[in-house]
Amino acid sequence: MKIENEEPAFSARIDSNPGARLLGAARELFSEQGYQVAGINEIIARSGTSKKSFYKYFPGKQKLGEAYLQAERDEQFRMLHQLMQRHRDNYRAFVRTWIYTLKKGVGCEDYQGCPFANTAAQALKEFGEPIGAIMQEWHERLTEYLTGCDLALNRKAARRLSGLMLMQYEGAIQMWRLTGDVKYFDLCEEALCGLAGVSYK
Amino acid sequence: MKIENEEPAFSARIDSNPGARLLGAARELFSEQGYQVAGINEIIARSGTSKKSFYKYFPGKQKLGEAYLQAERDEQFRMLHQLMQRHRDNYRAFVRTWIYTLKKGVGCEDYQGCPFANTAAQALKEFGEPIGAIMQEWHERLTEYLTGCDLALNRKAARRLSGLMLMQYEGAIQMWRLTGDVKYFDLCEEALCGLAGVSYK
DNA sequence: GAAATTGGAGACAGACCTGTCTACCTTTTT
DNA sequence: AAAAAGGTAGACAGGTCTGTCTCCAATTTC
Repeated sequence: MKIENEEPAFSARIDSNPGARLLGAARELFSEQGYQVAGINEIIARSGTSKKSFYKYFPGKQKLGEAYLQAERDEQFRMLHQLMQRHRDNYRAFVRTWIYTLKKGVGCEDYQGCPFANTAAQALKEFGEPIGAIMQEWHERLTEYLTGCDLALNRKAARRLSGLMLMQYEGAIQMWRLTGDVKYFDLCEEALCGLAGVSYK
Repeated sequence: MKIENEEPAFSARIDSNPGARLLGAARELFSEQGYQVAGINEIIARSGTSKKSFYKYFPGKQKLGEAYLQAERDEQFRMLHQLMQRHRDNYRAFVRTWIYTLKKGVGCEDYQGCPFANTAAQALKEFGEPIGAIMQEWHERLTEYLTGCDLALNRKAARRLSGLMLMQYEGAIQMWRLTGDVKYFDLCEEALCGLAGVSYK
C-alpha cells in the first residue's frame, strides 16, 4: 500500500546491475526525502532489487549514503569540469553559465538544493568527513581554474575568490530553499561578477 | 538505558511550567540532533515532564516543531534588534558586530548553524510555510534598518542589500558547517562591507 | 544435463517512535 | 477535611525501520 507498484525508475530499467540500480534509486530518494527519512525498504522497492542484493552490495545504509555522496560529487564535478573547459578564458561567462544552469535546475520540481548541505544538515556526525573532503576538492578545482582564466589571479587571490564563490553558491541555494525566491541566484551572479556594489563607497 | 538519569537541563530547573520546560528541551534536542532524529520521548525525559503534559501543551510533534521555530525566531530577532539599535547609524559596525557574534557562537560546541536552514533541510514539506514567513520578516527588518542607518539607502537598494546580507549569512554558516572553517565569516564580513572586490575590474 | 551462482520476494526479530490510556501523587480549591 | 485539578510515571498499541534469514526461480558454469 505504501509503495504502489509503479514502473521501476529510470535507472532501474537500464542498469542490469543491482548495485547500480540501488544507487540510482538511492540518489532519487535521498534527494527527494533526505537521508534520514528515506528508508532502505523503499529504496529496494524502487530499484526493483531485494534485501539480499542490497546487503551484498552495501554493508548497510551508511555505506549507501557514502556512495550517494560520491555519486553526487562525481556529477557535480563532471558538470563543473565541462563549464570550466568551455569558458577556460572567460570568468564572467563561466559564472553566468553556472548560474543559468542552477536556475534551470531549480525550475525542475525535484531539485532539492545542494545534496552535501542537505545531507550535512541531517547527519553531520556520520558524513562530516567525506563531505568536508568533497568541499575541499571543490575549492581546489575552482582555485585552479581561477588562476588559469582571464582574471589571471595569483594563488592567494584565487583561493580567496574561490571561497567566495562557494559561499555565494551555498547562500543562494539556501535562500532559495528557505523562501522559494529565485532572485538570490541573480544576486549571486552579480556579486560574483563584482557588480553587486550598492551605492556606498 | 538510553537516557541516563542525568540532572534535568537548565531550562527544566528554572521553569516550573511543563510547557516551557518541554519547549526548552525541544530547542536543545532539535538543535543538537535535528527535528527528525530527536524523539519526543527523549524530549520529555530531558524536560522532566510526562507524556500527559506533552500532549496537553502540544497536540503533537509538529506543533512542538512550530513552537521551536517561533522560539528560535524570537531569539534571533531579539538579538538582531539589539544590534540594530546599538549601531543604528553605523552599518559597518553593525556588520562587524554581527559577524563577531556569529564567530563567538560557532566557538560554542553545541552550535549547529541556522536552525531554519537545518529544519528546512530535514522537513521542508512540514515547515516550509512558517520558515518562509520568518525569512521574509527578517528581510523586512533588515531593509528597514538599512534605510535608516548611515548608508541612507532608498527602499529598493535597501531591499537588495538586505537580500545580499541574508544570502552571505546563510552561505557563510553553510560553508562553515560543510568544512569546519571559520574563514567564511571573515569573507562574509568583507563582502558585506564592500571590501571583497578582488583585483578584477 | 547437472551443479553452482546470482538475485528477487519476503518473513521475521529487535529496536524505536508516536500517541493513548491508566495509576498515582501533590497541590489547590471549596 | 473532601474534592478537584494538575502533573509525573510509565504501560501499551500500532506502526516503521534496519538488518538477518529462508525459499525459490533464473541464469551461468562445468
